Amino acid sequence: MTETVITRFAPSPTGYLHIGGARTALFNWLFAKAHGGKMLLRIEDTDRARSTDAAIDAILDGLRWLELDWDGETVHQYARAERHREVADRLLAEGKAYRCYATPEELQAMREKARAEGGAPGYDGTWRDKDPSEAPEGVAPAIRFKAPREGDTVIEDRVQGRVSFANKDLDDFVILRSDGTPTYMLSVVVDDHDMEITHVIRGDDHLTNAARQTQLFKALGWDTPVYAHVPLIHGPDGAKLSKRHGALGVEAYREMGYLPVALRNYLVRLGWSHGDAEVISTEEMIGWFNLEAIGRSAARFDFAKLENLNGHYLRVMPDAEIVSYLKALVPHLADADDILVRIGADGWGKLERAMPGLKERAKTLVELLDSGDYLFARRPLSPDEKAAKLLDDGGRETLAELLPALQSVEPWAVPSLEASVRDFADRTGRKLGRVAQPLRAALTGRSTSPGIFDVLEVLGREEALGRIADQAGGLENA
RNA sequence: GCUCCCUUCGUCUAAUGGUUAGGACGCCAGGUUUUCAACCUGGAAACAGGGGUUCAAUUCCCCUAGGGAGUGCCA
Repeated sequence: MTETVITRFAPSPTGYLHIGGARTALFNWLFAKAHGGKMLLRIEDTDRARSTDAAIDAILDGLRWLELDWDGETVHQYARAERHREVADRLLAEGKAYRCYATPEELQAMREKARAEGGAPGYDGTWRDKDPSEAPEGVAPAIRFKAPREGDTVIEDRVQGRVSFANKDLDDFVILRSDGTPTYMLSVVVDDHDMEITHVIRGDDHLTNAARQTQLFKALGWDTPVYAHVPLIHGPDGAKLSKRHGALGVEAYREMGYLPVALRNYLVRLGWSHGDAEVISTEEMIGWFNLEAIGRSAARFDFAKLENLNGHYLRVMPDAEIVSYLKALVPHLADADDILVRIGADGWGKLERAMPGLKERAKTLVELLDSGDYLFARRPLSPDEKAAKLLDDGGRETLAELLPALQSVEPWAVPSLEASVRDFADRTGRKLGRVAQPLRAALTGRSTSPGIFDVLEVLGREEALGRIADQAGGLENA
């Protein structure tokens, strides 16, 4: 029997797609791909008050940016409320659920009492066995699931192992609110069943829920999916990193200039490993991914490692592809308009030509944009502090001497440019660095840049000679 | 409070009942070098603590400490 694997990513649209959610999506995606199955997407919007369309857009946008595609139509859980109510009614009819008329105040008091006494669950089951005739007038009841009180509920989790909960510690949870809307607990079970989900891979903050959901599955006579609860991701300081604690959304990582492929690689190694493999291509990930190799302890987010990986992927990525990522990124930056104006119509081409030298040095796309900025500078350049010092410390004189030699270089290409500059340094008894640095300052306005001969070539004869002349000032005739 | 989960270098992790406990990022030193990166070489750096079990525990069991999650008519 070959069972098709169907996973799902089921975010609640109360905020952006945070990094933990992104990893959960990645794991679900990888697992589905690894087994030739499908990953479905379900928006868990049963909380009408907190769900927003903006959040849904942000989540879909984040997934697309991460290049994680899903199968079929996106399921909006709230649209299935009627079906959920139907199941609740069935439970009610079968005596597996009951109407609860407790007021919020009473519930609050129960919780306090339970906590004070220790051990007992939240809801005390007051209405579990009361006769319907005792129902107060004009009060709309909530429907609670009649949870088993004896025995244990066991979850055979593929990551956490066998986890057992005593049923006496799990209370009768609400499945239908007093306004008739289904709660998450009911909806997930019904939807996972109806969508034929075979594997539920999610954060381990859902581990206790898995016990409650298992009880529901049993009551309904349905098979439970395979569960895999992955540990959460913490911030660099060990603090929590979740929707409730101000974590960054994936769009923040995009804006910081990270590549989707790098983020995926970083994320997959957070909690999962394949021997000593660190740089893992998407194909390899799909081939190697398994639930067994997911660790059980929480991981901290480390920007330094992400940066390193990002730098790696930048270095091996074809220049044109990097440029297309840059084009896609710029609109998302705060100063998008300024940047676009500065780059201009012919700027992207210049960037691509300069890319071999630029990408070697950059860790992020944002850095790339900054280090390539010299390409778009207008003459005369205003050198930064370090560059100005290079020019002031004899740099201008050197450039004035060098200028004539460069003017006669033919063709204007790296080999002949390099030969000319090296020859000049030899002739005048200067170390190459003493010539290259002032040249760098004049051409880029900075003390660091790609290889100086590349810079000369990419800038073109006219622009390069102009920039040098600008700094040499009137000295060439002195 | 109660329930459940976790604990190997600073960080992510590998491995094993007997190893010099491995790799990666970061860090330090050196090399290369036109700057900065990249790259190469070397280095410092970990089995939370205490009890057991065993000829032998980082590895198996228990306890403690620390961390996390849940404990809603949120998801």
